[in-house]
Amino acid sequence: MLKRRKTPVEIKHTEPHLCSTELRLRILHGVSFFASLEHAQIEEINHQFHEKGFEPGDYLTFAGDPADSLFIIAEGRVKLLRHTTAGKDVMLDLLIPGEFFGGLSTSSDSTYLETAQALTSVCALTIRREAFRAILNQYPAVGMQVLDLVTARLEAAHDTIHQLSAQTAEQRIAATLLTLAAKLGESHEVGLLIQTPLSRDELAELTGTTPETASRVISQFQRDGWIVTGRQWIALTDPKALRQTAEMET
Amino acid sequence: MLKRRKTPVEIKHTEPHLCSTELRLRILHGVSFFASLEHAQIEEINHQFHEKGFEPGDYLTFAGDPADSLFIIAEGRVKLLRHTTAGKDVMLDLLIPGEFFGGLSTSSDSTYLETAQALTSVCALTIRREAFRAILNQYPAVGMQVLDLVTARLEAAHDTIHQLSAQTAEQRIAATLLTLAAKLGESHEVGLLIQTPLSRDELAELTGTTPETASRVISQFQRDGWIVTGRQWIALTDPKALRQTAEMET
DNA sequence: GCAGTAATCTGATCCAGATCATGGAATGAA
DNA sequence: TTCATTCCATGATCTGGATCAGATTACTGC
Repeated sequence: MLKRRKTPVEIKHTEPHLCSTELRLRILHGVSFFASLEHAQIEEINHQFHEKGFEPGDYLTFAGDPADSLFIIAEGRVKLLRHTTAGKDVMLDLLIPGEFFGGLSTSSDSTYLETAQALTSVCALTIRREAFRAILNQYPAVGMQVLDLVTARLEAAHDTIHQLSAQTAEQRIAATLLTLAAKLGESHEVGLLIQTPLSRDELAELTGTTPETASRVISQFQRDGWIVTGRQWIALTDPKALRQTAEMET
Repeated sequence: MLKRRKTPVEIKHTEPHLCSTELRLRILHGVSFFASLEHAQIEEINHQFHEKGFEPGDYLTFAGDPADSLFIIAEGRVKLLRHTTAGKDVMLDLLIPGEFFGGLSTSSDSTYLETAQALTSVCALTIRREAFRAILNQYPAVGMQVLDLVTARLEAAHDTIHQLSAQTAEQRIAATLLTLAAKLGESHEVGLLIQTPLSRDELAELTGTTPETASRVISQFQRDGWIVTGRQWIALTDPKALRQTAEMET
């Protein structure tokens, strides 16, 4: 067997309080749905946000807790999941800086429906639900951007439903790898590297299978020469072949 | 075996052009996200909508077609679905009057991602994408309502993903029956009647199983005395038992 | 380095549900 | 009424992937 290289994913041990005040403006400027605002307006808004740091494994929100805030990820990776009575988690989304979650609508229940767990060190900006809605009221263009983002997430969720209903585990895993690579991939000498510590367990939670099945499929893809993997990382060397597998007739 | 009663679901053969101009204002007034507008404002907006009638089986939109309009259901039932290479459709949602779909975001591709098919006679109001966005810009309160609706649909989609990933066919069918009953159920002498022609095929598309499995589970529920069914209709007589099944430990 | 730990791989078995096949019952058309 | 069509029920078989059980291997802390 080929000698495997060392992990190309560096786990950054960012300080959880990286989210210093000096960086907040820069972060808010970077958030896509504030793109339409002037610098002065963002400074204004800035005062309504609070920053919070989290360590890997920490819960940003926990399903069932009272929901009064919206979170914007400033730094790090967060998984959004639902728990199962049997203890098996289902990952619904993997959030990256600039994305938000949490108490958004007024109509929804006053508790979080989903758990958000830090995968890395995370810095998040939080804002009270009412304050955020006030911003949306004041700046319709921001509301429009937020609507676009939620709509895109709805489409993505529909995609997942389609996959779960009609495709094999192998196809779902291939499709998921491509989606992840598109979202957070990074060119690397070994291939398109999925720049997030991602275990087989997590891949299984994300694709609706078991860790064993995920491992078997990943092994097969590796034997086929389509990917290179190690502990907690995966790099795609032949995305085209994966695409073909994902879209294969069942 | 017990003699079953005739179908309690009347298939209304509404004229497709029911959607007469005189009714449009009433319909627009009834749509939840225009609730915040004055009568005069709705009259103004009214001019930008066009009405279209459809027969059962007709496609309102077809996945892949150029998307330039948003649809609001005024009358009838519409299923939102994605096609599979193998011909097996996956139903993503079942829309009732007041709900919308179609070209919403500016950022999305210019083609419809999903097919919308009439289950009954349908009357829909359509509006050009840009015109709708202009309305959102002009009336932030409307945008907020729309955002709430899309957010609620995202939550519902997450629920479906959770179910598909972690629950048995029996549990998903029980949960789906309850959801449908909550959305479009109607009290009836035989129980809480799901007031939509719903075949085993469609129930299967909606729950990610096969018609055979749907039929078997429905038969079992009937033997248990939890539901009463016939051709194209189902009435819940013991929602509590269904709830318990749906939430059972796996 | 080296040992310990946690992630990963792989084999063996089992089962929920898909698939294939067929008979029966409700509805609609002539 | 009678036929034809469509929908529904149900039996028999098969299989993808879950589950159970270890064996390996990559990384971590000392």
